[in-house]
Amino acid sequence: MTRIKDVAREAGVSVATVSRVLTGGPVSTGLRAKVETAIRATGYRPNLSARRLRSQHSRTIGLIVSDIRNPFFTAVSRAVEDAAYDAGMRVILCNTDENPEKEALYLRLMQEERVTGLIFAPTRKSAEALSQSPLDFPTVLIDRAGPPGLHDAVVLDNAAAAGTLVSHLLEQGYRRIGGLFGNTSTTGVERHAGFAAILSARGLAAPAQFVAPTADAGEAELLRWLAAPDRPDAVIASNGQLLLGAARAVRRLGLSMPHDLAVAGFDNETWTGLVGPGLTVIEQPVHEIGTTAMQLLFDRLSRPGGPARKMVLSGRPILRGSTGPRLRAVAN
Amino acid sequence: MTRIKDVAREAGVSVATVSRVLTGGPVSTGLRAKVETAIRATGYRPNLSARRLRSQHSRTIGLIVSDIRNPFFTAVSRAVEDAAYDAGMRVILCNTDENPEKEALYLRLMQEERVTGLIFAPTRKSAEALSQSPLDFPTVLIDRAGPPGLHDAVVLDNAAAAGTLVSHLLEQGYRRIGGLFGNTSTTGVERHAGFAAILSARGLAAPAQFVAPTADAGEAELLRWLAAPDRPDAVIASNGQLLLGAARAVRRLGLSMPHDLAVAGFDNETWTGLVGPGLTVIEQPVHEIGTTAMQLLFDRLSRPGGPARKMVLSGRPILRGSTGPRLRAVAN
DNA sequence: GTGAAAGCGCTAACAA
DNA sequence: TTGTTAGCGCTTTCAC
Repeated sequence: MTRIKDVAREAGVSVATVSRVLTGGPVSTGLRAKVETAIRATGYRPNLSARRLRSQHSRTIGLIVSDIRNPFFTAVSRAVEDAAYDAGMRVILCNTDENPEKEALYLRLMQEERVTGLIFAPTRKSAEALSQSPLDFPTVLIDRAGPPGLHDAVVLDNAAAAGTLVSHLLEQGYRRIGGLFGNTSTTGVERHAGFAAILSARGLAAPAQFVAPTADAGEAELLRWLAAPDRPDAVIASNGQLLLGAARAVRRLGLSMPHDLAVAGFDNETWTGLVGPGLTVIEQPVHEIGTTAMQLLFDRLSRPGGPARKMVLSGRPILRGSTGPRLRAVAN
Repeated sequence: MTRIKDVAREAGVSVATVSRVLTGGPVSTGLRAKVETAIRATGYRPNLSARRLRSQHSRTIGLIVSDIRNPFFTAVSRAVEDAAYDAGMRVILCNTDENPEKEALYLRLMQEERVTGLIFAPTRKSAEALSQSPLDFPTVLIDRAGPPGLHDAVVLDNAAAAGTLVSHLLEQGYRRIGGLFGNTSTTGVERHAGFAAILSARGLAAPAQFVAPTADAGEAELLRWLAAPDRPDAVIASNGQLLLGAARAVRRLGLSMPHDLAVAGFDNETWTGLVGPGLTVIEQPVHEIGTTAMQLLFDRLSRPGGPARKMVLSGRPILRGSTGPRLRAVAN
């Protein structure tokens, strides 16, 4: 592999001059041309490890999410990566599967990579741990809240969004509204709060189940619930995976939406418009979440001392047939 | 940031001994304990850039795909990342958006990172270019074929899979079977070949459209086609995006599957079982594609000289209602 | 504007 | 088994 020294010899200049050409330093036009010719002739490519070691900055962003296969994180990560590459930075992506041990492992990796900054969707457990041992690089939390005031963050207005769905269901005539919430992140807690607040303000019960945020868990829980005496006539699923599980349960039982069960949820995934009469969802601004997180990170890098900033973005309700008006029961 | 030198001083040993503890070299139990204590006391984390520079291997895998938001690549990349982290390697992910310029850019990045190996899903254009300028690290192509015999590869048996779908449709009574194929990768070409082969063997026409591999393009093309005089009574979509577009077109026109149009496609995405009567698809072994690619890469690293190997994996047909038997038309 | 030389933090060769 | 030391490839003083 050709090194900077080879290019220097080829061009008849010092390695310092080659380095200056590479990094955009002050070089006379004549020498610059010579060096560029030599670079092409030798097929030289700078060694980024050496460059990082010497220059003492990695130009690397860490991105830790629970599972890239979750379309929410897929979209966010794509936005983060685009913004990073545009800024000449690279991204290290890690999947924790909501497993605190993996989180700890990958946080250690971030230190070893000497990342410039980190974008992190912590579980509830590690969100607490974040206040114990501060990280030695700027960190922006996404999707999930951390200890208040400690880190920059980009989150959805979860309570408001959940409240919007509940209000809509109430307007449509539903009164026995159940909620399925994820039990691993603060997101579920916040969405539950908004859900319960609206219902209790109306003097209605707010039956809720906290389950693992997977389609299987959501499907199983809803199947159980629909067979129980306290069966709801409408259900809210607090994320895309649970919503998928709910849709599967509805299909398995051969129910029709919204007559047998109204369904609403979070995350406007590609398929939500195609299932049954279309699923009512809260669309999250996934791209903005990613770009905003990068923006907060860059801001923090340029002004290290400022106060922690929390960006709260609004979800957009997309009303579809799954929450159509409730029909008065024909018999009884 | 604490360096290896600080740990050595703290432990009262040389930096070499600390390095040996870190890399699992031969160290007496007593000193090892001392060093480990010192590491904990100082909170030392090795600098990976320095380690890579010195040891001359990056322990890094490059992964270049068209778009991580495509669920096929999402799943493959998750498998690749898991396998890589298990092997103590890290992954650099790049999205080309099927744009040859980005491909060239990221291939350059791979050189600069001195990646240990590359897993690459090339466009048709760059697949050709691969034979011109060989890369200086082992490369495994996935999903799409490259120049024969040059690189290891993991691909689907595309022609057979497409043939399976066509045969199934024929058995179900359909005779005017159209195909929607992506126009940027060799995958579309191969699937078309399997599609056309079966139909022409039966003496039937094999009307095909090659379009951009996006849901929008698929939807637009199918809407146009269904309004045309040569309207098909069954359609095959050659990837998940085109299938999504087809499902949208069907919904927009208010058609019922399979009566108005039978639909089959590739990629068993989460939603395909939930739309209409369920969509018949070829499920790709996404996880195996990722792990197999990593395996080929590791094999290649340990035996650099061997012949190029191409792993051809089979898709699994999942038959659902969208390709139910064709009913004789009531009128006419 | 240019070159010589130091040194980023680490591993590996060699010596003891 | 342990320590000393060279040097990976680059950027960045510091002189000129």
